[in-house]
Amino acid sequence: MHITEPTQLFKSLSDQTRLRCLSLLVQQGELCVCELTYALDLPQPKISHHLGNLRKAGLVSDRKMGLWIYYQIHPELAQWVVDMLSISIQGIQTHEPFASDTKQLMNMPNRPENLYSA
Amino acid sequence: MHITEPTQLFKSLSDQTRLRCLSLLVQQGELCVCELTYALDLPQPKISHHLGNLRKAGLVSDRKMGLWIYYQIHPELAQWVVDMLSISIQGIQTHEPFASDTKQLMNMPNRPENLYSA
DNA sequence: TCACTATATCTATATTTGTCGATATGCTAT
DNA sequence: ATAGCATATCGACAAATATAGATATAGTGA
Repeated sequence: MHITEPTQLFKSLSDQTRLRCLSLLVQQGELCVCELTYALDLPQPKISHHLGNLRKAGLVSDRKMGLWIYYQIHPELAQWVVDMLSISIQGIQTHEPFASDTKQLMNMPNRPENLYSA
Repeated sequence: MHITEPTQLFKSLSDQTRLRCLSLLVQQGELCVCELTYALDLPQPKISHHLGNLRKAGLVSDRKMGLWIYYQIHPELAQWVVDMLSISIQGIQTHEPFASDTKQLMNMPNRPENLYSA
């Protein structure tokens, strides 16, 4: 499913939880739900719910790997959306909680990528 | 008043009426409420209401000139916001109703700028 | 002062959206 | 088969938001 309406795109960006997830995904490439849950320190159903919103909006794609589901920025976004996201994420890195989220993710013990990738 | 939270910024962009107004303002520089009302073909109170939202969010500024109130993109926006807006507005120009709005504005008879500026 | 125009605000209502907790699905390993 | 973990979805409720229409404010010109 692709983004049809620009309005819908910005609606997806207009929630703090979703923006925090997107910020990490833009920076880190691919993350599973448990990593986002840890980094943002929020209940898992809440994270899943907002990832579902981003998925429906066509902003992220997911792939299943064993027990984990990895999300990434959708690889087929229109170029202007990619540029817009990139500029925005960079712009908000000076704001909280976006900066702390990245640090928190780096402190996560036993990240699934470390166990199963490579 | 300045934009404090990125979330609030995107919330302002997430409404079709506001996005249409911003699109015209980015392109045209300065417009009064009656021009926006004509271009978008929507009730005046609705336009005013959404302009109020954009004003509170710090995205636009207004100045009174006689009977008219002119709005423009706020001249003191953070650079990343200016860039983000510019890329976004350019990106959505291929979508409706944004393209038609510009045409409709160009067809407006007796635009106040033509009468009072220069 | 009066009538007219442009704009903003108010009130009520309807809709959308977020949140929470519980539960369901589905994979993995024993 | 059973237990345990990761994730998604569901149902109820609360909060935020958009809309419409009526009305208020304020500038202009006769």
